[in-house]
Amino acid sequence: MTRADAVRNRERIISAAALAFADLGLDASMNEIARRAGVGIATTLRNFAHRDELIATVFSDRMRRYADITEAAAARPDPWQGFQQCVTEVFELQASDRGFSQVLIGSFPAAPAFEAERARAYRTFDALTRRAQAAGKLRADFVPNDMPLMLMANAGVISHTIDQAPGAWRRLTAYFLQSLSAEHAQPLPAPVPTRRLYLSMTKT
Amino acid sequence: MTRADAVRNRERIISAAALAFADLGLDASMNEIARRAGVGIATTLRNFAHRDELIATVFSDRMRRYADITEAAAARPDPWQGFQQCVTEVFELQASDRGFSQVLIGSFPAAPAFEAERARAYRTFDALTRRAQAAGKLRADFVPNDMPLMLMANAGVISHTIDQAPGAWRRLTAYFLQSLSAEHAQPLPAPVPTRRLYLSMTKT
DNA sequence: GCATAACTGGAGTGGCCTATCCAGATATTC
DNA sequence: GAATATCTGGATAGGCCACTCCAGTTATGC
Repeated sequence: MTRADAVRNRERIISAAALAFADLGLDASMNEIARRAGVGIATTLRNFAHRDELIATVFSDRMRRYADITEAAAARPDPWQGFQQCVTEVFELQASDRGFSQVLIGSFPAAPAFEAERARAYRTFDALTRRAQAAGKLRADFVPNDMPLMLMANAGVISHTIDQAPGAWRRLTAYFLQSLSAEHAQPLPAPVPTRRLYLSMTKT
Repeated sequence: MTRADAVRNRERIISAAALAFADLGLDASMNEIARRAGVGIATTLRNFAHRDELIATVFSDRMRRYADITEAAAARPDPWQGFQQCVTEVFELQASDRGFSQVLIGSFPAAPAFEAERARAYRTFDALTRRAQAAGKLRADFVPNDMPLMLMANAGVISHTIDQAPGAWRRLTAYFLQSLSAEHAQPLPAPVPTRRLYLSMTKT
C-alpha cells in the first residue's frame, strides 16, 4: 500500500517542478526542485528517477491541450481560419511556459503516453494542412514538417524575449501566417526531410 | 616584454576556442578549451579572465564580416535585392557557426570594439530598411528591431537542425522574406519596443 | 652562458550537479 | 498501542565547473 504522505510528497514535487520549469526552463536542477518542494533530494529522485519522467508528468496536461487545440482548429468550418487558429494558439501555448516551449521541440521516448499526444497533434495537423491546401488558402508547398521548424523559431524568440518583451512572439506569428498564405506565394527551398528533423529532436 | 612562447600559446587558445565554440556553442567550458589547446587551465584564464573576452576575440572577424555584409548589401543599386541579400547572408553567417549564432543574439558590453561592429551593422541595416521602404518594396510596418527577432528565430532553428538538417534555415529565410514584401502585406501586431528587446539581449 | 623576468601547468578550493546509501522516522494495520 | 512495512532526508561519492596559488621551467637580454 502506498502511504498517504508519500502521495502528498509526490504532488508537492510535481507542483514545485511545474513552477521551476516555467521559471528556469527544462534544465532546472533536481536539487532546485527538491528545495522548492521542501523535500529531500532522495525523495525527489525516488519518485522520478529520470528527469524525463518528471517532465512528462508535469506537462501531460499541456501536451493534451496541445493536441486538443489542433483538433478544435480542425473542427472549425473554415479551413484557413482553422489553420491560422491552430498555429496561433499553439504558439501562444508555447509562450505561456518556458519549459513547455522546450518540450514542444524535444522528444521524450521514455514517456509513450506523452508522445502519443504529440502524435495525435501531428496527425490532426496533417489533416488540417491538407484541408487548408485543398481550399486553396494554404500555400501548396507547405509541408507539415514546417511546423516543428516554426516551433523552433518561436522557441528561440520566446526564450530571449518572454521576460522583457512578452508579446514579441505575436509579431513573429503574424509574419509566419502571412508567408503561409497561398496568395502570391513565391517558390521555397526544399522542405526539411521529416526523418532527419525528427532525429534532431531526439534527446541528446 | 611579452615572450614569444606566450604569444604562441595565446593563439593556440584562440584557435581551440574557435573550434570548441563552433562544436559546442558559447558555453563550451574553459577547461575543455584549455584541453583542446594543449595548455593549462591557468594559462587559459590568465589570457582571458572572462569568457566574454575570449568570445569577442574569437569572433571579432566574423563580427566585422557581419557589418561588412550589411554595408555591401546597402551598396547594391536595387534596394529590395540589397535588403534580401543582407538578411540571407546574415542568416547564412549564423548557420556557419553555432557559437556565432548565439553571439548575434547576445550582448558583450565588456568588449566595446566588438559591440561597435554590431552598432555599425545596425546603423547600416537601419538605412537599408528605410531605402527598401522608400522604394515601396519592403513593407512599411517593418521596423529594424524586427531583425533581432528574426535572428533569435533563426538561432532557434539552427541550434536544433544544424547537425541533422543543415539546410533548414534556408526554408525559414524564404518564409521570412516573403512576409516582408510590401505587396499584399496584412497588418501586424505592434513591434517590440527597442529598448526592451535590447535589454533582453544583455548578459544574464 | 648566466641572471632574471616572464611564463607555465598541476594541485587545490569551493560550488553545484546527479545519484546512492542507510539509520531513523512515520503511517498503517491489526 | 505494538509490530511492521513504507518512506524519509542527510551524508556521501564522483563528476564537472570556474578560479587561485605557487614551485618550477623557460625565453630573453646582457
